[in-house]
Amino acid sequence: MPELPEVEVVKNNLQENFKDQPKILSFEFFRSDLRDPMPQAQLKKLEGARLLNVQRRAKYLIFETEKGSFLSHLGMTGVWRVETKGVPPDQELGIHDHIRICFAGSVRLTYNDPRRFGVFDILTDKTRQKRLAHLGPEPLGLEFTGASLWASLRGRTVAIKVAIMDQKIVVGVGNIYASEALFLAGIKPQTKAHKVSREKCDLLVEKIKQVLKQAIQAGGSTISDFAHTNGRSGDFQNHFKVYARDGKKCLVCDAVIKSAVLGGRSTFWCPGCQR
DNA sequence: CTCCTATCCTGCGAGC
DNA sequence: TGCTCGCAGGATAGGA
Repeated sequence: MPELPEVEVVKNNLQENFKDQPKILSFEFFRSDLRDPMPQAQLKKLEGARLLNVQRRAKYLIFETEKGSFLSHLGMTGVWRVETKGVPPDQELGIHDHIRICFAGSVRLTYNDPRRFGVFDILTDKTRQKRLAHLGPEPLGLEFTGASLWASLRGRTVAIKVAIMDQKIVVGVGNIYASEALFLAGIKPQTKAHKVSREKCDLLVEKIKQVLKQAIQAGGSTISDFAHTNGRSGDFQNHFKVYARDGKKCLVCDAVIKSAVLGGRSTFWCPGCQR
């Protein structure tokens, strides 16, 4: 579900909701594992610390407290819900609510994740190495350029669409935005990565940045699960040019949008616009 | 190294 | 109506 724009929107929601840096009163766990076991005892040591900030790296949310940091990855179906005094005061747990963090001021954060592909982990030198060390550049950062992309595609024979979803090449681009960015850049997704010219790399980088920024502006894309921390949906799903539009006409050239499986993932492109 | 497939898990829609 | 099948936004392990 969540790619970079969706995680960025959640990060912004959390920053807004927790800008007064409330004290963490408790972590509650309603099961022991998501994708991996959760280090409950270590996380509970952060109780009593104030939440200083929430950052994003790749598709991870990083919560910084006075006593240390922890991170959350939403996997496919993870949602953080902010619950305040007024709204649902002591709402029953939902069937897939797995974690609850209670804060001073009667605010709490509840994590719901039906498929449990998410991650919730303490951030130490060791887990930083495991979770974050191998990650490539941020797509919206200055270090992600046509030159850097072109260099990292050398020797890579996989499809360009598979390559830009590789977190070592660039982070945050998932299945939706990979198809959308390649459409905007006029590159056929099946093109072998090392065959994409230097000039096309410049254009592709520009379009990746563009589509991610537009999606953030629109509050992300909601297909079925993604939600803001207040439960609202994103809007960018209404602006897809090719994703899930197979069989429909291209909005630019009237050709029929095609689909195929690349690297095990559904891929969409316009045979008229993308060569 | 790189590439490719299977796998974790639940829910939902299509098709029968 | 109710069942089965295939697929879904991610990421990794393991084998070729």
